[in-house]
Parts: sequence; structure tokens; C-alpha cells
Amino acid sequence: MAVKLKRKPKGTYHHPDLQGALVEAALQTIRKTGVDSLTLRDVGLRLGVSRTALYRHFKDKSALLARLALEGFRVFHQTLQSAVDQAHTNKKDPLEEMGVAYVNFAMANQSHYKTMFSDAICTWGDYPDLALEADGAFAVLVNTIAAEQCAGRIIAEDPARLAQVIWAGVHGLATLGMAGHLGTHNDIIHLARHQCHTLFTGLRPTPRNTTRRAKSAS
Amino acid sequence: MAVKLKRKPKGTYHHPDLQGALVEAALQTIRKTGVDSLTLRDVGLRLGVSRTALYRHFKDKSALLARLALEGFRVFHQTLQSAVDQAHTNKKDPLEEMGVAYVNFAMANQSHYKTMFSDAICTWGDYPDLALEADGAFAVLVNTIAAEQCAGRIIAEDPARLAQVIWAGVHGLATLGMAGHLGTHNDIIHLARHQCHTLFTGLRPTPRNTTRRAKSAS
DNA sequence: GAAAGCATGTTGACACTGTCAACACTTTTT
DNA sequence: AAAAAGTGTTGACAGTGTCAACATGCTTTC
Repeated sequence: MAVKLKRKPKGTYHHPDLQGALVEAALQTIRKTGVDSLTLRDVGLRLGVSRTALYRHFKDKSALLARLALEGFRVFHQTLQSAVDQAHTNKKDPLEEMGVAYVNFAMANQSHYKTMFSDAICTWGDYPDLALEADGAFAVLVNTIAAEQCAGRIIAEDPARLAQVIWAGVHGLATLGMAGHLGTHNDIIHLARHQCHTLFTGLRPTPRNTTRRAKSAS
Repeated sequence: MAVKLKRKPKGTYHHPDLQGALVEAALQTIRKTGVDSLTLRDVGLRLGVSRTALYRHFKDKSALLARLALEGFRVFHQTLQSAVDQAHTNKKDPLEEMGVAYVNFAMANQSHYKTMFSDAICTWGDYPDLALEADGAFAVLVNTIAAEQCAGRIIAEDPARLAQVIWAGVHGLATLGMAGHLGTHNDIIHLARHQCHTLFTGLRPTPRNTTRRAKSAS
């Protein structure tokens, strides 16, 4: 009440790296209270900055979310890749380990994962760099499938197509798991292993499988 | 501006079945413009009724969404069941047909499906009748699995667990498909068939599969 | 059949949100 | 040093869900 501060205490008018700080603050918020309750005003005030300061760095709220998603895909990419690498050094099934790592990431970073697949961003086409980063993460899956195919451990179908099938499987586990429909985190991890195991058994090259008929879209 | 109508034209004060009309109007809206852009005011005005009339029939917006979800699960239940029935009469794989029907329903009723799994409802525990209806739909899957097990076409594991794995698979296809990440409706249907086929191949009883070790949650 | 009581619909208001235009301050460029 | 561009602030607006207070109609009771 006393004195009405004129703008700012001086010297702090310009934030050294507001853009990064905004992303960080937004991440903290969604981690604590979920994506849906993320408000631009809050992320601003949390940094001692005005509610609209954000608009100098992001076109709108969707752009901020897209940025959060991008960061998410970055670490997601690394997580998947290192799961594959570790599987190789430990003589484990790389695809199964990756599947487990996928679901584990989603469950451990629920808000972030939800943001990455939020409807508010949905059409990745509006954010080319986001699409690129997402493609990068997806490529880990495709490449690993291709490698397994070369090793003869998996049927030789279009790797991208197989990747979509596997992706859908773990993504489904992740979303249902986050919604609380599949039990505890531990339950879900075991389900992931189960699912991957089943899929890869079904994809194993056998006389029966190698003669799959090609389906034509009617 | 002319004359300020005193309340209502008379006689139409009480709607014959506002509750049902609200649900119907809300359904039309989400079908046209999506769940996220559903506004209570709009659904009211669409019926020539005030913006808050809704509150005499639903506790809040979530309750309305829960009701929409409930209706969704009702027809979803029927859809799945009739897919199984038709598969039986046509000598097709009931589980595969159900999987395809699942994904097809989601793609054909995207907003409704999204509502059924919306985060705003998420904890079905808050809406017991919703949980009941959802369980009913899920039971179709579990029962079909159990039947296939009895027929010896599928490995004899906990049917509920297998159901979760399959559910996750088709749910993942549905959500990724709706987000536009898997191509056209037709592509997705084919993916669904592919996925189900692979899963059931992996679940087929063979000397290799029948000796699965039981995993203990550490 | 009138009166009381309850269910249902309406209005006004509130807090909260994203977003924009206009302004203030700072840094960089000329 | 002046101009221009970049960055942060304030005030305002429309839109949202929700509630309290009120208006109206239906139902039950005497």
C-alpha cells in the first residue's frame, strides 16, 4: 500500500535468460500440478515477472507447450537410446528394454508425457522443430527394429509399420496407466514387459509367419 | 432492445426432458467442434435455455462429461459385443474382430471416445455408474479371451491381465490415430488388424509359450 | 380448490483465464 | 547522441465455470 513501486527495483528490468527460465518454471509447475492447471500468469509470477512478459518469447500458450514438449522429446530420445545401448551390453532384448523404458518414462514424467501428446499441440506440423525431435525419438524404435530384422530375430516387414504397432502398444499402456486404469507403476512395467514379449513372440520368424498375405485397402 | 421480455414466453418455462436434451445437445456440440471447446453456456443457449439451467441436472461440468462418457460406454459395449457375435457367425477370429471394432469406434467417434477417457473424469471412482458401464465394456474383452482360452486358441494366463495388454494395444492405436500420427482411418484399421494378429500369434499355445515363468513384483 | 413446499429455470455477479494494445525501460545500432 | 529495436509492464477485454438470490411452475396436502 505504502509506496507504489514505479515498475521495477532497477537493474532487474531485463532478465538474463527469461526464455529458459520460463520453460523451467513451466516444467516445475506442470510437474507439481499437472498440465491442465498450467496458467501463464502463474509461470510469470513465479519468476517475479509480469503475466504477459511471456509473449515476448512465445507466440501464445500453445507455443510454450510445444517448447515443453520439444524438451520432453529430447530427453525421451536419450532415454530410449540408452535403454537400447544398455540392452546390448547386457545381452538383453533391445526392443523389450526399450518398451519398458518407454512406459517407465511416461509413468515417471506423467505431466511431461501428457504435454508431448497434448491435443493443444496435436498437429506437430505447426511446430516443425517439435516434429523433428519427435521423429528423432521414433527413429530409435525404427532403427532398433531394422537391426533386429537384420539379425533375423524379427519378421521382415516394413519396419516403420512394425514400429507403429509397437509404439501404439506402449503408448496405450502409458496413457491407460497414467489414467490409473492399470494398477501401480510396478504393475504397468510388468505389463509392458509382458506386452513386448508377446508382440515379439508373434513377430518371430517361423514358417507360419513368413508367409503373411499382404492386405489391400479395399 | 425494444421490449425486455419478462423471463419467458410462457408455457415453455419447464422443459419436458431437459436432462436428456442437454446430453443430446452436448453430444452434438462435441461431435462438431470437439470436447475441448464444449462450453456450458453454449449447450444451454442451443436449447433456448439459460446458461446455468444445467446446474439443476448436473453438479458441474465434469458431471456432464461423465454422463456423456457413460452414454459412450453404453454404445461402445454394444459395438464390441456385436463385433464378437458377428465374428462367431462368420467364423472369424472374435478377438481380432473386436480389436478392429474397438479402433473403428474410436476413429468414428473421436470426440466421444476422448471424452470417455478424458482427464477431467479420469478417476472413474467419482462416478460409480460410469465405472460400472466401463467395466461392462471391458468384460466383453475379458470374456472373449476366456472363451478363446477354453477353446485352446490362446495361452492360459490370467484373462484380466491379457485383456489389459490387448486393451492397451488398441487404445494406443486409437489415441495415436486420433492425433493424426498413424495416417488415415483406413491405415489405422489395418494397423489394428496387424497388431491383433501379431499379439494373438504371440499368445498362441506352443511348447515354447506354455512354459512362461511367473513374474513376481519385486 | 387454495396454500404450502419443492423442483426447475433465470439473472447478476465473481474470480479466473488467454490475449492484445499502449506504454516504459533497456540495449543495440547508426 | 539519436534512433531503432528488443524486452517488460499495465490496463483492458471477452470468454469461462460457478454460485447466490430470485422467479416461476408443478405437486402435494389440508
